[in-house]
Amino acid sequence: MNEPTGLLPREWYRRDVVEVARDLVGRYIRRDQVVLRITEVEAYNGPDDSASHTSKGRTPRNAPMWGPGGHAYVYLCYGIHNMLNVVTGNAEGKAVLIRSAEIIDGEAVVRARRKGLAGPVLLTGPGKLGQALDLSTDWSGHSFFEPGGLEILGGTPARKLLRGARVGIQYARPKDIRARYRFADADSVWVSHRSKLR
DNA sequence: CACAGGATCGTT
DNA sequence: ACGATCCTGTGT
Repeated sequence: MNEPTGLLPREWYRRDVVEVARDLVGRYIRRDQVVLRITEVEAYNGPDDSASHTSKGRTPRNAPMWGPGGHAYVYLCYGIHNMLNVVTGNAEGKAVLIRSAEIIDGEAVVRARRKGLAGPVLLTGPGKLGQALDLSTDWSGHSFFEPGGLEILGGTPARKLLRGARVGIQYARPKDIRARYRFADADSVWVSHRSKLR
């Protein structure tokens, strides 16, 4: 049930981005004593997806996204928030944004990092997740299939998924704004903008 | 519950 | 100039 298993192998990440996104819900992220269970994600479907950072070509910032799956892409948003993405596929410019998670272990540490707040407000939203894990862009390019540092661990996938449009991409083309690339655990309250999902 | 506004900075 | 956001404050 709520049990993280071992690291996922590199091949696990080198599949279609939507497939990996759905499969990530219910898996675990660990950094030191903090263990989180992933409850909400978004797929960014490569250079042809106008909401994806790779739609504007290769830059030093998005370089990890152009590499093989199984690595982190961390970037700074609004000058404040460090967003965690999981690169997928085989150097296709695709990645999954981790939006929300549930605390499994290390709640005291997370609360300290999150201004002493409690409950789902701790971790529903990608900026909050970055705070909870104390991330910085130094983690961009980090490998998830080798032990140490920031790890993604296996576990039972979510029983049922909710699905909907992505958040905060109003600058994208209408077709990409509408795309239902956001996935969340139907059984969890640790999900942002839950009413917009079905 | 629904807004509005400020914080803050690397990338383009 | 702007953004894959968060928090606080105000009003209903």
